[in-house]
Amino acid sequence: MRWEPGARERLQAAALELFATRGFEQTTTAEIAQSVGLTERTFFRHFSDKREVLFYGQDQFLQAFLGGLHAAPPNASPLEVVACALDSAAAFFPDERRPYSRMRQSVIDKNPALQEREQHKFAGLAVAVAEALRVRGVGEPTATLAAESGATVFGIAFAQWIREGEERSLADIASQVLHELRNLARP
Amino acid sequence: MRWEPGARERLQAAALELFATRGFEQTTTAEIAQSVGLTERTFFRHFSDKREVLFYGQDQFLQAFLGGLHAAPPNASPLEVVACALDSAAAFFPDERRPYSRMRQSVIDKNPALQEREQHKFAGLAVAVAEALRVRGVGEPTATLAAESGATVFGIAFAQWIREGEERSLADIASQVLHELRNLARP
DNA sequence: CCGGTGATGACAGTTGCTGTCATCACTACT
DNA sequence: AGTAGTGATGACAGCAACTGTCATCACCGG
Repeated sequence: MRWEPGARERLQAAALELFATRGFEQTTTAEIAQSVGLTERTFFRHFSDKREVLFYGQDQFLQAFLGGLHAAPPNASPLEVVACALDSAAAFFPDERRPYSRMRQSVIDKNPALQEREQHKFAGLAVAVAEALRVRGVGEPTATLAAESGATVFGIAFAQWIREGEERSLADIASQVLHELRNLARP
Repeated sequence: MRWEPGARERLQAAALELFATRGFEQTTTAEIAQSVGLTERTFFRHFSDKREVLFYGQDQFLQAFLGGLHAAPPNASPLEVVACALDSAAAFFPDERRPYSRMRQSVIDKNPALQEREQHKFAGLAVAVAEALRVRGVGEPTATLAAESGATVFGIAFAQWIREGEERSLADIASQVLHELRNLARP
């Protein structure tokens, strides 16, 4: 072979490594590429921009979310459907993945540009979930409301799951946060 | 005077104009600056980056949100507090502002980079509201949950307010959306 | 009249990102 | 075997976003 396979994965690993040590802005796309024996041009063939190297592959996560959604019973309320989606999504983050997620998140938390991208991905997730709910017959604005609430619950649960010393599974935390959301509406 | 006053406002107006006609990416920061008789360097002295020219000044909006929050009765539930904040925020968008908001939003809706920035600002709003709720004695994750829900409700209401043919005031729409959120938790 | 201040211009430089063409292993078809 | 693709890459030029630095010049207070 002329080139090693798995260029994309090598670039992602190298990027995370460099971002964690030197910082995001202090790391050049050319450096990332060269650190795995590729050129900058090739980096941009795999990722649409510098930030995307940390977010590529989130489609699987979205599919998990949507998968749980389709598995929900037909007569379930919107929030119950979201609960199913949450369970399914949480399954994509087993405890083994916690250290990696922590490292990744610490990089994102240090850089506003990366936070923007993360929030954008979350917003995209909410849009997809809302569309799926509408297909199930949920009307507006309830569909969007339920979808965004689901994304919010997941976000809060994930942040807690990442915290140092946290031992519960993501699914457990998410279900508790969802319970808190229910309480919010009827004090 | 050597230079005309109000450089920042002139830049913002010119930028919106150009973005609306040529598109965001097809407009150069140098073009914006030159169109009001300034240089590119001066543009970046007023705005931290190209996108920010559309978002500068949102602090007032955030202050409105937080102001309504402080005006809420001391024994109000988190969601009632958020309702107050929503009312106060809606007051910053009187009906006269609808055409301008529509134009601005149409520019943002056409560009992912601008959507990212908008979502980032919303997230910042939610963080500030959550902090204010915590100061009021609301615990986690309820504070963040209520804050993000408030931001979501505002976002949905604003999108509806902007819609062609919509006649209701933003405050009216927001209160209806908030009512839908309450319904979500008890089917 | 004079020194400080503040908004600006001029200019060079870095970096993210794109367009374009060449290269070279591998594959499939003849 | 030969030959024509195909796909991932390198090489290189170029644009636009953004930054650092120094000079300029109206204005303001003493």
